[in-house]
Amino acid sequence: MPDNQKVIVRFPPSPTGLFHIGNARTFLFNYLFAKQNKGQIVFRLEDTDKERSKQEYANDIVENLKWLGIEPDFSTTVKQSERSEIYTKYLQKLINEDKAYISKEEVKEEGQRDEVIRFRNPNKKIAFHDLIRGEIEFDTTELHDFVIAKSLSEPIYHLAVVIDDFEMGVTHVVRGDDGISNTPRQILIQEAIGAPRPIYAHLPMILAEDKTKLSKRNHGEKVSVSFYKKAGYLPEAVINFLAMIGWNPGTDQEIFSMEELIKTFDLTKVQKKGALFNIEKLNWLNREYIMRAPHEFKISNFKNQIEKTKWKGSEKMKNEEFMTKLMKILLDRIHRWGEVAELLETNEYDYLFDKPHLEKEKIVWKTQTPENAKENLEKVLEIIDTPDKIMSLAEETGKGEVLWPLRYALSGKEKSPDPFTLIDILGTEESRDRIKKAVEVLIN
RNA sequence: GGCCCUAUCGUCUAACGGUUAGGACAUUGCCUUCUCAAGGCAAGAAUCAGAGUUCGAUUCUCUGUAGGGUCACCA
Repeated sequence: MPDNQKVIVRFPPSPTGLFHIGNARTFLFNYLFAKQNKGQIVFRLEDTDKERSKQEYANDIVENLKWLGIEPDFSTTVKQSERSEIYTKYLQKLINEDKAYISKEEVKEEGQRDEVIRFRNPNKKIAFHDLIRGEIEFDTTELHDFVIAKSLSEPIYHLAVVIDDFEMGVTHVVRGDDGISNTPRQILIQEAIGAPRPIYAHLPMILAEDKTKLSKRNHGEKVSVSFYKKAGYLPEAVINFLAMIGWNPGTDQEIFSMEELIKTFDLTKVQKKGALFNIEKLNWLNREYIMRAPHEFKISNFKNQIEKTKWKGSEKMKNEEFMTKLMKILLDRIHRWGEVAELLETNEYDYLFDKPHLEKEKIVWKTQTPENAKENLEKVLEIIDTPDKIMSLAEETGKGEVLWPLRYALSGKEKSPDPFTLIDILGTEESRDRIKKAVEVLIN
């Protein structure tokens, strides 16, 4: 292959399910490779399986590709289902040249044809160079005369792929390593139709926690890209995470923008070993991205989350100041935006909206008497406008003895943000009310 | 089972044949305004095993072991 030839890679999804996260990574690596070589990315829907291919899946793939920001050149989109004349032409030629033949079959199962088209296997050794794994050699004898089409107008995957890659001028085939064992038979077909051999690069698979291939069947909804979108992960974080599975720049850098990835990515430095999909790391990364985002972006994401909760349209939420303060509190407790709605839907933060229910014993800090708690609360009541004074009081009197009753009086929770943050968001009036209420509870 | 691929902390990984085997996530401990969270600091944690080559193997070779992939008229 001449060095000056334009790089052409492909995104060839099969619309038989929601867009798979492992597929997304394969496409990402294709995308990075093409972009850094100023190449082209062709999009090809491999929908020759009429039973399993669905339009809604094709839509899901396109939609999520756009969401992730790794779009191929959609203007050259090709659907295999619309290319049967082309496949027929090649098939006919192969048969004419006796490189393939119509084979009479014994029907063993329902739906099987009594006639298919088989490839006349030259039964030789095929060696190819893989950009990631080096030399790989197969003896194709074990493949026998494999089937390449069900009929003249119904090609099987291997035939369609080879013809399409040839006609589209694909220079680099970058795919998952479950494609390795398909390679020899595809090379055989290439040689038969006189197509040049593309350069291969087989990426290691992404594995689930149980170290097996990520599959919908065994690992549920977490295999689809749309799950991450719904859960409130940012596309930039997902991309960053996907890129770091099986590849790294050899430096300590962890956070990468798309531009940086395009610049530093190196296909030949991709790991050979399959890697586990470690969602803990994705969570960490996503949080980093959330925290680094501009304020307006945080606000709009936060508002979107509110719309999904019971506080949607509530008076408090209409108050921008309250909402911003609430966001600040929740931002410390989430790794993905979806958690905002999830947290607000529990009753964990209800005290920020309504007065809490107080239990007498819980107002009192473990080292103090109820009398002392009451006394401290009353002192706080007088200096509630000045946090510094409350802190001084706490330092003199004992932090736990002042801050615990105060915080509990305000929240009615054993776990909550600190009392200063609570006073700030509740306001001094409301805070006073709640402290007085706590004092009453202590008396009775 | 045949064929193919792979093998460094729990996980993702770094290390021209010579390093106290480095970083990140996670974990644990401490600090920070009582609790929670966030943040800061610190710690523990790995070269699959056995032979060889070599003055010296994580690194090269072989064998074993383990794991994964693939063996369709699916893609």
